[in-house]
Amino acid sequence: MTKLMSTQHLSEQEIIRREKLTELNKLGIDAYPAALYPVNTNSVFIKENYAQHPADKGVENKDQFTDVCIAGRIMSVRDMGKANFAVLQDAVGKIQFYIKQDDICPGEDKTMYQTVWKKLIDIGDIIGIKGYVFTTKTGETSIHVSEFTILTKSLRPLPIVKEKDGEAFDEVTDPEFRYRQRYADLIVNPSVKETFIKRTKMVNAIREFLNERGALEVDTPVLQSIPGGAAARPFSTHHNALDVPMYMRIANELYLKRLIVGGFEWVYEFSRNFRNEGMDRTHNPEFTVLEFYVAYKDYEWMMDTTEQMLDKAAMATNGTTKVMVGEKEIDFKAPYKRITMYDSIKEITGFDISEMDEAGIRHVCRELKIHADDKWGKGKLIDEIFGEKCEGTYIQPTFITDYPVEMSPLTKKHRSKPGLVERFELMCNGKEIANAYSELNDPIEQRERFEEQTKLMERGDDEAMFIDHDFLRALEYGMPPTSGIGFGIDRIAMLLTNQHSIQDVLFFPMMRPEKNDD
RNA sequence: GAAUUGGUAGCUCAGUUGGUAGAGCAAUACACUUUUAAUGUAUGGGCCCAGGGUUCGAGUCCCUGCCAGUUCACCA
Repeated sequence: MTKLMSTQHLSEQEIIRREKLTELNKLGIDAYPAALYPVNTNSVFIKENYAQHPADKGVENKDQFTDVCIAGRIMSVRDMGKANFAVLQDAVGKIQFYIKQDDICPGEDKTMYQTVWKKLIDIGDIIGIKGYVFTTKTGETSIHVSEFTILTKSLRPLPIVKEKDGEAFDEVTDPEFRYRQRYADLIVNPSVKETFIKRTKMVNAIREFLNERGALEVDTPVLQSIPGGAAARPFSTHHNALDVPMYMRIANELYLKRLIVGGFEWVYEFSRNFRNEGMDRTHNPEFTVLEFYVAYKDYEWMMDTTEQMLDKAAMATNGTTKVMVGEKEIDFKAPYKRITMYDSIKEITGFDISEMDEAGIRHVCRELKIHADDKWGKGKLIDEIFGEKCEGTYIQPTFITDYPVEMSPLTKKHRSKPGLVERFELMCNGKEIANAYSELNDPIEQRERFEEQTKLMERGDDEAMFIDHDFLRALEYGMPPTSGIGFGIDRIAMLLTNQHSIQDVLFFPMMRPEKNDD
């Protein structure tokens, strides 16, 4: 009954493929075999190495690749009657293969060619082929097949993308299809795979950079009872056995600092953070931040380290520090420009607000036609001016330093500039990609700053932070002078892979669940 | 949350002032033993996102909803 019902929803092509599967079974062929398939090379290796050999076109080179065995998905077939050309796609690329009736079926029985290959195999099926490499008349390195094996029958037709000279035709571009069915997107759009490979290269380079310098990669809790270390709305959940509310982490900062208290000098974590907020081109509810904390350092040292790390990450990802982002060329070569927030505002708006009080800054907001909410304190006003007028103008990587104390409850006061903290953000392509401090380690002052946050909360600021008493207890034992930083890994990946949307650097971006009629 | 664009065959898309759906690719059948967006001939394939409304008649016009994209708001 259920099978009958579900069959009614199948398209003509899906029904035909199921029938082919039945036919294969009747011939005694298992379309989902269990045995290992002895792959001994891959498409790219063959093409790169065979091409170096000056073989005559249309002639086989008897010296090398005489016995290859590869596996992959059939992406296209050109049927010439008793001989076919087809394209196989494996993990690294594509290669053409040539399959001829009298080679597959040397005897009288032509079933394997005429029935199995020509009738029962489809584009999208995964097969293994054995044979030798040759160059066709038109000069394309190909595999002359002597034997093929069905490894997996595909029951759902793939979106067909044709290509010629690197240009794709009828490319699948529908974002909903691509994000919901990333597996199909990856099969059909090779550039998608490239993006994710680059992302991993970038992450590996960063990890290597940190490990080389003696940093320790650690794991800290994702489920937290106090969602600390940032100001954001958390996802809440509940622990049944303990019968307590729990939250998905919005940041891991306070845990990493506890480890610095514990005596580690340099810890880092690629932290998946969760924030229950809006989604757009640059925000996904779960996203990745690299945070690291280093004892006995300050934010000046951190700027040096940051630019070296990103220089290396860019090199490892693209082989150069320069990257095209849309129309703009961005160069990650160290060092980067450094400018204080007050100087930036002065440079861009002409207003010197460094000596002003809250009323003066509100006046500047009016002059600049920036909305200034009554609930906001001085720090938030300054941040608003910077965000509205300055942030977007920094295309090349630029350190903005020395933030107002009100916006930075976890940051050490500036060594020489009253009202400011030792903090920087790294701007790139008009967006923040990293945020760093000389960490506040005075437990009494930290308690006071938390209390100021509580007042802001009472004043109506719903972004203010919760107090974490255990974290204060840790600070009371003594945390050495420490510099810490957080990098928006997804955003850096977007820059280094020239992707416009965060969804294009996440395999499975958040989507509203599909309605299921079953 | 607001504005805006879109949802038609497995895929990419057409669809005139409203008259019950078209193309290319894919599929099926046939031909072709070096093609490459192969080619040629023929055939099948649609709850036009969903629900209301206007109308003799709606893929098309109106309303509501669903899903997605973009921009804005929100998001240290």
